[in-house]
Amino acid sequence: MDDESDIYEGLRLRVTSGGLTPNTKLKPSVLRHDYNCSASTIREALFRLSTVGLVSFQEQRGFRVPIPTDQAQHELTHLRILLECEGACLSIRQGGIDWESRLTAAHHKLSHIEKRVRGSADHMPLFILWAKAEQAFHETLISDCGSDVLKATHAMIYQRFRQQVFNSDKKFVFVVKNIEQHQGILDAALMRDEALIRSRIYSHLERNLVFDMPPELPKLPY
Amino acid sequence: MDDESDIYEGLRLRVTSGGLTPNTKLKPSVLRHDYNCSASTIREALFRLSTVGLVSFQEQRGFRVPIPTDQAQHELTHLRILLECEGACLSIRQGGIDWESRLTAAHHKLSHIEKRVRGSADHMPLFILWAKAEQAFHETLISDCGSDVLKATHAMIYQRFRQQVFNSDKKFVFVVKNIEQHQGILDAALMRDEALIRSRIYSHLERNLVFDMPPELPKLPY
DNA sequence: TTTCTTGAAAATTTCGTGATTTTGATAAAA
DNA sequence: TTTTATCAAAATCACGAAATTTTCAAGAAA
Repeated sequence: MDDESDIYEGLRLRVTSGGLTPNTKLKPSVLRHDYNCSASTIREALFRLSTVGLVSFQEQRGFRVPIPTDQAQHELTHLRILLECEGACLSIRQGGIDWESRLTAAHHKLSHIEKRVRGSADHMPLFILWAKAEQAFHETLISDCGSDVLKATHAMIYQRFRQQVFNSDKKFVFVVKNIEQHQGILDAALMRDEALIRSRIYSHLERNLVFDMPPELPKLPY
Repeated sequence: MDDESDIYEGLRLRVTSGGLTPNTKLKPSVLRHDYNCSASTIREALFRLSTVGLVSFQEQRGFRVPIPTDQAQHELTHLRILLECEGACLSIRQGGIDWESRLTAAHHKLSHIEKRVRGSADHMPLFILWAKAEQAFHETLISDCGSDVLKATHAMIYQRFRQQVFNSDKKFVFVVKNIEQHQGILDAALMRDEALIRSRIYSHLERNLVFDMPPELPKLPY
């Protein structure tokens, strides 16, 4: 298992942003050649990926790249909003100057890449870079919430969300609005305005909601 | 893999409510005899359990029963509150008479067991029954939220929560207040009062929070 | 006594194989 | 033409054993 985690990471990258057609079969006996290991080792890595929902699995029928659906996209977006709002608000309360600093740094990186993306015609070569920076920004946003469980859960949902939108039919288009939205989220964080950051996280992710969202608002502590 | 899921379920039961001392090593070569299969099969099941956090895993050092901590209990409770409030409110909006019916039925079962628990001195024999009924009630509560992702995430967190409190030092005491709290949640659901059900779910789980909880309340749609 | 090294025993991980199941093409029947 | 049956090729799954790593007790050095 010394490099099993490399295999896991490699496969994760391929099924999330490797340009694989949804429903593609993932055969251990084929993939083993790419990673120079046995089929069992590949199988184990695919199994782990299936438990977090990044590959679909059926008994005796092997592994496949999950098929994106509107329903899944909606549900993953919904949970991202729930978890990120919670994590961001907790970070606002508990995070210090260090959190502000890390968030600003993460935003700076992301912002730099996004401005380059806006210029270039073909986004693909920049995509991997952008995806890493985007994830880093959103993870930093909730990084001082004080809950490893919340962060781990968010990471799982974020990965599946990213896979969903990238593998979806409408290929993945970089939205210019992202730039100002990320800026807006950073500003709200530095202003320590919880209501504002909730609203801006919601607006940022809203376009990925395919059905109506609950219009009601929570009234009491949880 | 035909009965692999049985093995998975059997092991899950043992690490969550099997009275195993935390930090106990889980050796595939030993456990194989209990399930009449090879060590590899056990290993795979333990691996799956580790990805959902029900057993801890370290490279080259095998599997262990996780050690409960106050921090973990707090975090799991926090996420349960977040997910159950969300799921319950969505179910209130989207669920129909069928949801009310299933929830009433689940509560009836749970209530019956809880009244028996209150009488008996030793809770242990009833515990498995109670745990099943409690889980069923809380899962039914969010069952019509319309999101499989939310339900699956909640199920994961709920399992870990149950493991945490049952394996914790202070053995697990049945709290008589549970009876009226479950009733109160059912009532709020039937009244379709979202604010009330949020507050009652929070009160129900509050005693498992070991640190202060965020006093602020969300003000805008998410 | 304490710390460090050694090496054998134990545990973990990887691997190839055989048994079982699914798949898919071809032929027979309706 | 459409449906069902047959069966060989291919894939998946469980298994035991080999290879690697860790554990830990006993002895050497400080």
